[in-house]
Order: sequence, then C-alpha cells, then structure tokens
Amino acid sequence: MSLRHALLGLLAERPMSGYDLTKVFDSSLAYVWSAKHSQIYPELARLRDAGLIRQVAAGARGRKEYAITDAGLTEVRRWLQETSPDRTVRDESFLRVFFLWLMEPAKARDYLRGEEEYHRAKLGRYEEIASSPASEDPASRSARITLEAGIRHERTLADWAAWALRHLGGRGPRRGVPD
Amino acid sequence: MSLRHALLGLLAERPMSGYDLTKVFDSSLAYVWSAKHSQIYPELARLRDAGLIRQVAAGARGRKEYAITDAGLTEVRRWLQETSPDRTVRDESFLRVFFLWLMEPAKARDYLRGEEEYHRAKLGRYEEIASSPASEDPASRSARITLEAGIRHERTLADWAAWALRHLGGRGPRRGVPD
DNA sequence: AGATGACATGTCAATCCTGACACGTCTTGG
DNA sequence: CCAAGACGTGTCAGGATTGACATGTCATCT
Repeated sequence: MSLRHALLGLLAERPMSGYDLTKVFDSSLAYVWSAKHSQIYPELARLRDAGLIRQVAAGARGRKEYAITDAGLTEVRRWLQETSPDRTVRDESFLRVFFLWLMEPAKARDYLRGEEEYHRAKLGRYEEIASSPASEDPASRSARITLEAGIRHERTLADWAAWALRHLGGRGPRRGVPD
Repeated sequence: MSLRHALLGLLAERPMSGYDLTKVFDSSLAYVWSAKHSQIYPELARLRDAGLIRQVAAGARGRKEYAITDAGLTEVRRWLQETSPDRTVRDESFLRVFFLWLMEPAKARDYLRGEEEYHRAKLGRYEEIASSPASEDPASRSARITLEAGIRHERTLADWAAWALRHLGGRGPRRGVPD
C-alpha cells in the first residue's frame, strides 16, 4: 500500500489539497510513482479517518487542505525505516524487447529507435530541471538525489537502445562491430 | 492488459503449461514482468476460450500444455506493432529516496548502502547469466538484448547509490567533493 | 512404507488502479 | 457578458493483482 505512504510523505513536506497532490503525481513524482485523482481522494479520506492526516484549511471551490499529524509522521517514518521496498517490476517497454524477435526486423528497429528517442528526450528534460536553481531544504535535496537516478537511468537506456540497434545490425545480425 | 500478451509472446516460442509459465515469470522474466499462478491460470483459460491459444498436450498430474494459435500470433504481433508501451512507473525504492529527508541520517545511509548492495548483487547475477553460453535462436537473442538493459540498469543504479551516499556526506551534507 | 518436496491446477476475497461519469466554482480574455 | 479553461472534489464499475486456501500426483530418499 505505497500510495498511502506516498501521500503521507508528500504531506510531511507541506500541507496540500488532493488537487495539489494529483499535480505532484503528474509532475515531479511521475518518474517514481503515479496515481490518479480518483484514487487519491478516497485514500485521503481514509487517512483522515485513520487520524494520520487532518484537514487544516478550506479554500475556494471546496478546496480542502490536509496536513500530516504526529501519528502520520510516525507511520511514514516506521514505513521508511522498518519495512523493505517491494521490488516487483512491471515494465511494458522491456516486455516488448523480450518479444522483439516476433516483430518484422524493420519494425523492431523502429521500436528501438523510438525507445532511444523517448529516453533521450526524457533525459533532456531531466537535465534541464537539474540545471535550474533549486532550494537547499532537505526535501529538495532528496528530490535532487532521486532526479539524479532518473537522469542516469534515462541516459543508460538511451545508450542501451542505441547499442541494441547496433547489435541487431542494419539488416539482420552482423558481427565484428565493437560494442 | 499486458499479462495476456506476455503469455502469448512466451507461448510463441514454444508450447508450455501454466506451471512452466509461472516459472518463467519467476526467473528469466522477473526483471521485466511479474505474475503469480493465481493470475496465470485464469488468463490461460480466457485465452483458450478466445481461441488465441489451444491445449496441445496433457501430462502427468493434470498438466496441460498450451500452444499459440494463428489468431494468437496475429494478436501478439498486432499488439507489438500497433500499440505503444504503457510507460507508467511505480518504483517503491525510488519513492523511498524521495522521502530520504524524513529518515534519520544514519538510516538514510543504511538505505542507500542497501540499495547499492542489492543492485551490485543483481548485477553480478546478470553478468554471470550473460557470460554463460547462450543459444543463437531469435528468441534468445532478444532475451540477451533485454538482459543487457538489465545489466546496464543495475550497474547504473549501484553507481548512483554510491554517488548518493557520497552526496549525502559522512555526517550531513558536505561540499567540495567531486562527483 | 512413509515422508518430503517438486510438480501441477485451480478458486476466492480483498485490494489496487483506471477511465468514465458527475458536479460545481473562479478567473481571464475576447 | 460569456466562453474557455483551470481549479476542485467526488463516485463507481470493471479489470488487474495478490495471498490464502484447496486439492491431488509423482519421484526420491530413508
């Protein structure tokens, strides 16, 4: 149940509304965890009922701002320090690579080219974020460390896609070309 | 609905039973996609009813071997060539890094050390697999390309964890140390 | 002969997650 | 003034996934 803890962790930084949280999942947290508002609002209600967060403000258009409680802070720290991460992987783009041999060679190359392009573009966006001025508060520093993982990840996969393309060869397998 | 296509893709290589498929998800496909037998058996029944696979043999202990049909092969190819991968990310270990600032500094360093160790160990296992003799059939070549992504991924994350540890510094943030 | 463990298939309740539906407000630009 | 778009919260049906339960077979070792 990581969504629960993701919400607690985000609210540990500052009070936010469900709408704010939805935008965080769509932007800075998109590389790490995703959730739609239809999942977030009910979960906020459950966290509120459990006393882990509480509503601290009401704004225009029915806006409800929530803050983490002491119990919530204790719970997110317990989760961080006493449980191990779930390592389950589900990556559809790799699944497709596993089945590359089922594709027509030209389509397979198209796919890998698309992968390189995708990761190269993402890398560019991440590098831009990393090069822009950032705060030095602890949360921002953690976000920067996470972003660094994203940058290295995207660079690695873009390079890998280029390697895979060379590995496949121009027209079926070819040998003698160094990696 | 990627499980459906994962099963079709695996059965495109050779006929297998639900038990065989479960083992594949637990071993060679674990880095790419995961599924339990409780999800696999019902999905095989649905694929059979849809005519995308058919039972080709019955073995001891109620074993049922399935093979892909022409319709199934058409469907998996259609999926590969006409649809785009779902890029949704949910990585709990990164989520925890995002919240590193909530941990006691010593615990945060423990976590990153654990991450480096985990990825380094996984890298070792993948490299061992990569160095052992492999077949040259198309499916094995695709698997090798996928494995290469895994190797580079694990190496990148192990190195990143080491970098993050240095970035945090021995006792709170420290500057002037090159990356 | 009996125990152990791999082999083998299945169901089911509960939870997670998505996409669609539903409703209403505030601000800004034409 | 009004349209568009952002702001804002919520529900619900259906599919995906898990973990527990359930059942039985076959080979191997002691």
